Amino acid sequence: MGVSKQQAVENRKTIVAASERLFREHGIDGVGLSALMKAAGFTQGGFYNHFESKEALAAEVVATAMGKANHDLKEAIAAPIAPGGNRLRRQIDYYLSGTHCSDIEHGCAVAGLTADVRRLGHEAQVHFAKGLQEMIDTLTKLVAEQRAGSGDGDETRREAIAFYNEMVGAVILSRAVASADPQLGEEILRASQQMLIKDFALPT
Amino acid sequence: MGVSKQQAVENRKTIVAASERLFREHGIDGVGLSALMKAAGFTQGGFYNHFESKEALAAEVVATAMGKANHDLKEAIAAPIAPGGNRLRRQIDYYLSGTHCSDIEHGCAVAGLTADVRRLGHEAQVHFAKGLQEMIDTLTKLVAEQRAGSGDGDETRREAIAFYNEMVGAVILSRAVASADPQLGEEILRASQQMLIKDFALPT
DNA sequence: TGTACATCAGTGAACGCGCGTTCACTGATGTAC
DNA sequence: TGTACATCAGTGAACGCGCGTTCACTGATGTAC
Repeated sequence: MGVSKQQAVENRKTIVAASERLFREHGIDGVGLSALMKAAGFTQGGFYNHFESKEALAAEVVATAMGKANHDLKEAIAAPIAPGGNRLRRQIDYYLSGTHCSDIEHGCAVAGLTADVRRLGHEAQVHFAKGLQEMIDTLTKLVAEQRAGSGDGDETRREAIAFYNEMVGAVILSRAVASADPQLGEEILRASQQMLIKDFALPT
Repeated sequence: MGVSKQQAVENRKTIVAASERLFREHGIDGVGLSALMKAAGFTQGGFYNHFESKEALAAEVVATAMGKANHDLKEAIAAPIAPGGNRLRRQIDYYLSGTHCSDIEHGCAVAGLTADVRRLGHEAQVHFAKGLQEMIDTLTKLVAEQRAGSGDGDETRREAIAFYNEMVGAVILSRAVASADPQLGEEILRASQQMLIKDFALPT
């Protein structure tokens, strides 16, 4: 059709973004290339102008999603807090909210992709692991700020990882039962929210 | 081929068991009926003598897996402990062990199926939610035993749910990075293990 | 107890379908002169 | 600046393949008499 180089780069980004949404919702095996391209506004044949294979697209989706997730997390943490507010508390409330949990397409990439990463190619797994490392580093700083000096670095990092394990587990378990037993889904989120508030001695 | 009714029932169980292994490993979309039947030792055509559809099989797999998981958990908890040992501690150590984490086919059904349940049919989701409720009830008793009287019932249940969220999250995250960054995978497990031991004031 | 027949788990080939991938073609963009 | 040509993103049809499902057939099991 004839398209400028700049436009082609834009189109590629559109495909990656559409793919991320659909992969999260249906899994990588649950959506075909024709559906991906259609969601991005193109026909199936053009796919291989941009990517070597579906697996290569998946790797790029994971890399992009983790990059964005890390960026968003840093921005959310850096945002000014209301007087008397608490950054860690704000992050917990957001992450364990029904809104975040039900919006799989736009929510946290880690919670949305974790379970599928195991079945993707090596490149995608490496991107995911790197992204997760960065996320843990950021969360360690957030926890350190909360602990304000008490406890050594190793202990703080451990705390950050355990904190993240709990939040991700809560969101995944909650999502798994959200349709069949919404009350249990909500209870799962509230339980971790309250426990984390208690564990970190946050203002209630 | 002509097979006794008793044998047919056995064969059906074999198919369900083989399917559970393969579903956990590859996801329901990642394995076809011919592979499932072959793994059970049969040819593809006989499938529909036992199940109405692949979705119906998935529902039965979830129900069976959750039933077995609940049974195993109750048995593990009831097992006698060594002098000076602790039931909760034993459960944590087992669940967050590298052995349990790397053996997806035989490990905890919840950690193995959770992420896929969202994309299964309604019946499978209901079985999963019921199974999870039962599991939470059992864990609540285990936590209550540990707390020995302190704290009310609601608080104990909340604690049990949060405890489970953390363990499941740790296993799923650890598995996601196990191949690309095994060191991080191990660190994730140990972080939650140490934090849970600390939170529950368990003997070290 | 023996015989004749119905049942139905299992076989293996076939069905239409959508998958990931390939390909010849198009035409505006970008480049060389 | 204008013209001729190469590039390459996008189209749409086609490829082989494995999917979930169907079906005619088989023969030992189970049942009726």
